[in-house]
Amino acid sequence: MNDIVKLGTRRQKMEAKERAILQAARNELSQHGFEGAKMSAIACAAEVAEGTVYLYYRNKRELLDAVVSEFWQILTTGARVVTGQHETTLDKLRALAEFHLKELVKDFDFVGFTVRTRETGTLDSPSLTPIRAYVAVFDEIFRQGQDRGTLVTASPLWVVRDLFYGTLEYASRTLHLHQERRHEEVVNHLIELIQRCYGADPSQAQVGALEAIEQRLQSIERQLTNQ
Amino acid sequence: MNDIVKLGTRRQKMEAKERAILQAARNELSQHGFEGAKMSAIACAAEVAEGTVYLYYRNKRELLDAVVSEFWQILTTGARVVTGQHETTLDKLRALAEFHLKELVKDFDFVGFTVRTRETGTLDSPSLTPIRAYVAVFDEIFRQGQDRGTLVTASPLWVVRDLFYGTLEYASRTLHLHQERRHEEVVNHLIELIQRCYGADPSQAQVGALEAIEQRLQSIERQLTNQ
DNA sequence: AATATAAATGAGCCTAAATCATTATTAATC
DNA sequence: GATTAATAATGATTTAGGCTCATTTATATT
Repeated sequence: MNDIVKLGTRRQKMEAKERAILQAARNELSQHGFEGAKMSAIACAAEVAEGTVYLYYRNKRELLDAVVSEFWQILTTGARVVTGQHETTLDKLRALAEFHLKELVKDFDFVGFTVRTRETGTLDSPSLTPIRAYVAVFDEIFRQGQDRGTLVTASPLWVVRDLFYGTLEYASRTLHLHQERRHEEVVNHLIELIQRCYGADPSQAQVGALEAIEQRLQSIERQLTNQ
Repeated sequence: MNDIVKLGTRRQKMEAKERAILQAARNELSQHGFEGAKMSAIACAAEVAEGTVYLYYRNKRELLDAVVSEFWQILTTGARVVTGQHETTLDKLRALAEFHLKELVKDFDFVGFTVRTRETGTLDSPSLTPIRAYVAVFDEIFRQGQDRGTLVTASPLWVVRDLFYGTLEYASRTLHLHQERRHEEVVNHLIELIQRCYGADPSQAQVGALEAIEQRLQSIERQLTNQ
């Protein structure tokens, strides 16, 4: 047998096993929560011995952190795809907001776990990285909007992003609890607000309108004076 | 001995013991987190036997839920006091926002526990009640603003409140992580935004003024043309 | 003082995470 | 293909901490 093939199959087997464990952990986690998730059940579902799990993940926390990380990574990819399908900053923001609410209400459990992860995490804790990557998608759009001149704000970018992201995160919770409430209301409201407060056009338009009026007034005054 | 005095002292002793346990649990929780908190350590700190704790609280979760509930109750009282010191809706909102950020950045750990509590909680879970009571303070102010005509919005009230509260909650997290960031920026930005988007006066006045001016201009222009 | 009732205790039980000596599998060498 | 080395997997065992309950202690009543 070829060395590479041999190594390949071996590595492949291990990778398949790791994926199985991760998948089993994901199911167990979303079904039973953090405390309720049992390592034995995960091992059983992944069809490995309990000790085997510990060859792939140091302990329960690390395994469940990996599950949460994977969740945010998938979310980040999805967010990139969705925003890539739009041109203007506002369209991108709207698409991102809709995507965020849809996904987080669906897989709501993971939001809680994330916050719990944060709980113990410090500024540079590795478990925060995937969430950072997700929030970075928001940042990029805001920055792009600023560069293009679509968005104008006196406040630092993080303040605006915190408003946008924080609103969505909390809304995903209330939407999860009150299932009669509609996503669209949140998204429409938020986008309109962004447009009104940071959109370059409206205020410009007002300023422009005022200037136009000033011109017309002066013209009229001149006419009147000449008479 | 008097019956009442006897009963009183007995009840008082028990109440003191319960307070000691709750206080010990609070310390343990904020020092070691949810998983890290040990019932034995709590019992030890409260100077009771481990079994005694279970006479006052059914289990670990219930005890730590009680700690979190107490935290939100204290927060609610504080919020009421602070907002009571102001007259206008915007002043109340500003004071509330400042209070919220200050308190939650200080006792940050409890936010995480709260979300965890939510995690398992359903719509009517009793552990949600104290947080509801806190959020109700926000609602009241918004409603009052609407009644007074200070705030105007086409969206349902909960959408606006979710924006305000969600922004603050998320901001308290990022402020906790990035300690160089300043509360004031968040509060100023948020209040200005509320004022701009929901404040009855400015936008209405501007739009109204522009329309009025347009009318007068057209009238004058017609007169001039007719001449 | 005797008795009844309520509160407190902590040794021991039980579940579930984590370990590690042993076994099985794969790769390398002759 | 047999032998050896290295790596992966196993599951019985250890460990830790939440929780229970038979027993003891404290308080109230008669």
